[in-house]
Amino acid sequence: MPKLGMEPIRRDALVKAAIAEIGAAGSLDVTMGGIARRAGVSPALAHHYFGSKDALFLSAMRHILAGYGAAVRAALRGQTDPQARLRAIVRASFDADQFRPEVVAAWLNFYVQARTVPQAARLLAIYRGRLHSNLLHALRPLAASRADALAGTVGALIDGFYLRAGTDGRTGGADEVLDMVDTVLARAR
Amino acid sequence: MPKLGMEPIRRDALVKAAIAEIGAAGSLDVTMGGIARRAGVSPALAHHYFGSKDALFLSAMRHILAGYGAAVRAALRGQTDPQARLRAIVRASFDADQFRPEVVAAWLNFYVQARTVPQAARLLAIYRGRLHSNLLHALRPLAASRADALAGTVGALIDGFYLRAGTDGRTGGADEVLDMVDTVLARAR
Amino acid sequence: MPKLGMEPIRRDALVKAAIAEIGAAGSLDVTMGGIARRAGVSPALAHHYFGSKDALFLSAMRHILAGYGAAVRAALRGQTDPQARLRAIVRASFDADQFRPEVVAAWLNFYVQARTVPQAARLLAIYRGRLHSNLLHALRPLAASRADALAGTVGALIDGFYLRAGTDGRTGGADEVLDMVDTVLARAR
Amino acid sequence: MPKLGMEPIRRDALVKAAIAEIGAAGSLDVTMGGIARRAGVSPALAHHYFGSKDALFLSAMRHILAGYGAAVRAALRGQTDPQARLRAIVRASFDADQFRPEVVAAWLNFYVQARTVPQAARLLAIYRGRLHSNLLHALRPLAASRADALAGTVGALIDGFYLRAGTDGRTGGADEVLDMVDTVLARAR
DNA sequence: AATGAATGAGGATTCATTCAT
DNA sequence: GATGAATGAATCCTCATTCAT
Repeated sequence: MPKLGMEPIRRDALVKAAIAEIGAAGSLDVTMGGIARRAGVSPALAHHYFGSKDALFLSAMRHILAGYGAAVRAALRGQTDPQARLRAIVRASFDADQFRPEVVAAWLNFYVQARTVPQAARLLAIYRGRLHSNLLHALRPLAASRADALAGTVGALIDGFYLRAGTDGRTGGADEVLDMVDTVLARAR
Repeated sequence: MPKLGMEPIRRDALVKAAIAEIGAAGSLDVTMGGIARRAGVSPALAHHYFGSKDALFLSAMRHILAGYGAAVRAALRGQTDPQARLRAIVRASFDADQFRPEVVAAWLNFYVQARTVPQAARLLAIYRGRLHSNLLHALRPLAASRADALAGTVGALIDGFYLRAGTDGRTGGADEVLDMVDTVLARAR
Repeated sequence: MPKLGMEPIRRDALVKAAIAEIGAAGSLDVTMGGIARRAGVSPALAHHYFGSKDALFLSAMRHILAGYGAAVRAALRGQTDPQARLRAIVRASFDADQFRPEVVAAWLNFYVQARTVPQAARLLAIYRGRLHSNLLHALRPLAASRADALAGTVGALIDGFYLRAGTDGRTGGADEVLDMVDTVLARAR
Repeated sequence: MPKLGMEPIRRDALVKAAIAEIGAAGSLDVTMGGIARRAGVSPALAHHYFGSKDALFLSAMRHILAGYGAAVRAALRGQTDPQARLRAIVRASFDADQFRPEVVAAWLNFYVQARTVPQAARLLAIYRGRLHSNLLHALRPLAASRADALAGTVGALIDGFYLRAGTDGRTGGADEVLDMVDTVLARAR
């Protein structure tokens, strides 16, 4: 029973199904068929709307990136104090939402994709650029000269904990990271 | 003309070919055929010696893990001062050798494998356990109560920089990490 | 905003789009989607009006056949002398219009179709019958007993030059053919 | 029960199966699966040996071209008189062997392929070049100045009869062609 | 010790076609 | 009159893996 205006609904369902499928498989070996089945449509429809598996993956990446970006923006809203802003960014990055198994698994996928699909690399670079710029902004008042290096380190740390969460099964670790960042900041001040 | 004692030679060649192939592809999409060709043998031989693709990957993982372990042990040899030991571990971890593109790519592969192949997860856990234990050993005299958390953080940091190296193309960053570790240690003291 | 009497307009547009698409692809690998897009309508509409791809192709064939038939009739109009009639037929057959790339490509398509789709074979047979009859009519006064064989030969020659035009890229050759026909006729007389 | 030296046997079987399949289908819609089944092997093997459907088709084309070339060479062997040589070429071209349904069907296929696959076009051009050169050689002593045009005409005639044989179902016509060529030659002399 | 031969299973992708609106 | 939505069926192709030699 075809209806009008299904496109955005299907696209959304497929993107979410792709993320879920990656999460469930715990790996990159997911098929268009599996994703489509999970979304309740035929594989052909997935191609109809996305054109290719890579394109669907890319959209999934964008979806997750957007979610993360929104979380960070929400956390920053109203915060003016550099310290508070920094903590907000870190907290948002380690929010339970970002550590949901399927999200972590999707990230892992994207990391791998980024080595092959140029556009994935571009997206990843954009995300990292924004994170870096956010961190830099918050860190400059706190650790002037070392701000840039520190921002890079914090970024790497976030990625590192993601990776461990993705391969360990433990979702925890956020607290330790915050402590560590605190330590560095305390020292840098 | 078959020769005697070819087995270890072939195994070694195949393991190295697997790592090289992963590095060259910059991705996980490598085939047994490609690996075998690179090693100068038939795909059938790869199976003959390793039984399966997963097993070959596992062996490749062990090879890299062993290399890293040896580098750490070598760096630790003769060092008794906790500070020096800690720095030795970190330095060994960020040695240029560990950042060779194919090594980083292989690591990425293993991370992914670890989500699917139990034995890969076990190997990864062992490596992390050893690293953690090494770090803990060195950190306990330096930051008694926080040693455990710190060890975890440093481990995650190492992984994070690996990941970035694998997805950015930049191999640098080691220096910043050392700085950061220094900072933490200075503060922790 | 649907209009009245759209049917003939759409049918014509689709038939022409089919021919153009075949010409552009330079091959038979054209899709209903491509044809419909070129005609500015949805694939569903093409089916609505033609029922199937084969039927659309058939209509395209008829379109081209009709064009050729009209050209021949126009050329014959007013000609009474057998010689003149023969030359008119041949000239019409090798008119630049019939050698337009998309027309030649469409013919090629029809030849292939004729081996599979019975109705295409029938159409082709009808066209050949008419051509043969026309040639025969003109040739009988010129070469009584051999008229039938000659008509067949000239028909094959026309097809042969079509084929070469379709596969060579050269559209020329018409002149040589006329020469040849002249030669045969001169001799036959 | 794998044996050694199967490659040439399989290649040959597959090429022949491809030609037969095209002939049986009477069309270009043949699948690798169908060809492989006819050759008694798996589709995967066809890919193993030929790499792609196009490549297999190309090999089939070469096979037929080679057969035709050999037939012409055999017919020319020992003939020195221009007249005789010309007739030999034409006879070889219209030999029953070349009019076997599957051969004609394969030719049709190649004509279509030639519009898309560059290498097919090249092969076709080579075949035509050779035919033209052979005809030219024989015609020059017989019809000096018009030899070139005549050679082109005869070539087109051959193709035309092929085409008709492929779409009519009639395999005959060879005799009429010889007559016609005779006529032209008689006149040209 | 080593490999050519061979395949089964699976996966991405395409496309004509249908149908409710 | 026209189309967006949707799919089933088919096809090419890849690859890990097996086995007889």
